[in-house]
Amino acid sequence: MNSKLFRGSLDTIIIKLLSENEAMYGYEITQKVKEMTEEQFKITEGALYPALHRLEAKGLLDTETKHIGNRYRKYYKLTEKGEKEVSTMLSDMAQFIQGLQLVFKTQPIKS
Amino acid sequence: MNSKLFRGSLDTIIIKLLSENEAMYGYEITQKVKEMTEEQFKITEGALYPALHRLEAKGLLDTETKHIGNRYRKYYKLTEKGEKEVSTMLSDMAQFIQGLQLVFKTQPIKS
DNA sequence: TTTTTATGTATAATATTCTTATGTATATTT
DNA sequence: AAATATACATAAGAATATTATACATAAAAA
Repeated sequence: MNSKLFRGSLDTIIIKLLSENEAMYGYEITQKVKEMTEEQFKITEGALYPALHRLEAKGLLDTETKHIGNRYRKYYKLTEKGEKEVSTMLSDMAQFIQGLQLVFKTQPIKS
Repeated sequence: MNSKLFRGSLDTIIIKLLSENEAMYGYEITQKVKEMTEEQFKITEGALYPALHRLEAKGLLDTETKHIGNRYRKYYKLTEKGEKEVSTMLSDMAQFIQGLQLVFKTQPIKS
């Protein structure tokens, strides 16, 4: 897919996943999104890690590092502040999707 | 709406409108999109005009200037090359919208 | 009649975010 | 043994947006 379209949605995707999962690490997020979208959204590390760091710097995410054997994983979870912003971000996204549907008159998926 | 989400979709929106209308001028595009999306998408001039110029530079659009009284308007229309890219861009967009729906499980609009 | 709002195009400085490439390292599969 | 998957990270550069500014005419409102 043309990944240019994807621009601007990454933060909201991360926040959405973390609102449904207690804690996730970066690589897990990329795999989960790939799986959910049937291979359509492929998040690159160059986009993901800076995004996670930005969200952390904004105070929306906290981290916890865990050692698995000789390696480490950095788990991210929503802060209280992050939790509070979830509903706004999701309704902005819902509006955005609806706007795109209005412009492009796509057939919605069956729910 | 959070206009950050909007990033990346502008070119495709312009191309879509021009595929349905023989020729349009910049201001007309902003108004049409605002109307179609029930005020949700507000394209700023600072985003629009550079985008139109880029698409022209890429050979996807041609322009025609018309004088209306003491003023001028610059009409944009798809080139042959532009016409050829419409279907790809629209199917990329359809996939993108579907991907967003899969991640966010939004309620579709009634068609 | 003066002021505000709408119509209309354009650019420049700055900010943001993405792509692409690179780096490092362990674990697992072939 | 080599290739692939897992895992995090950053830097240079590209692309595109925001915000402000500029100029100008037309129409509507005060």
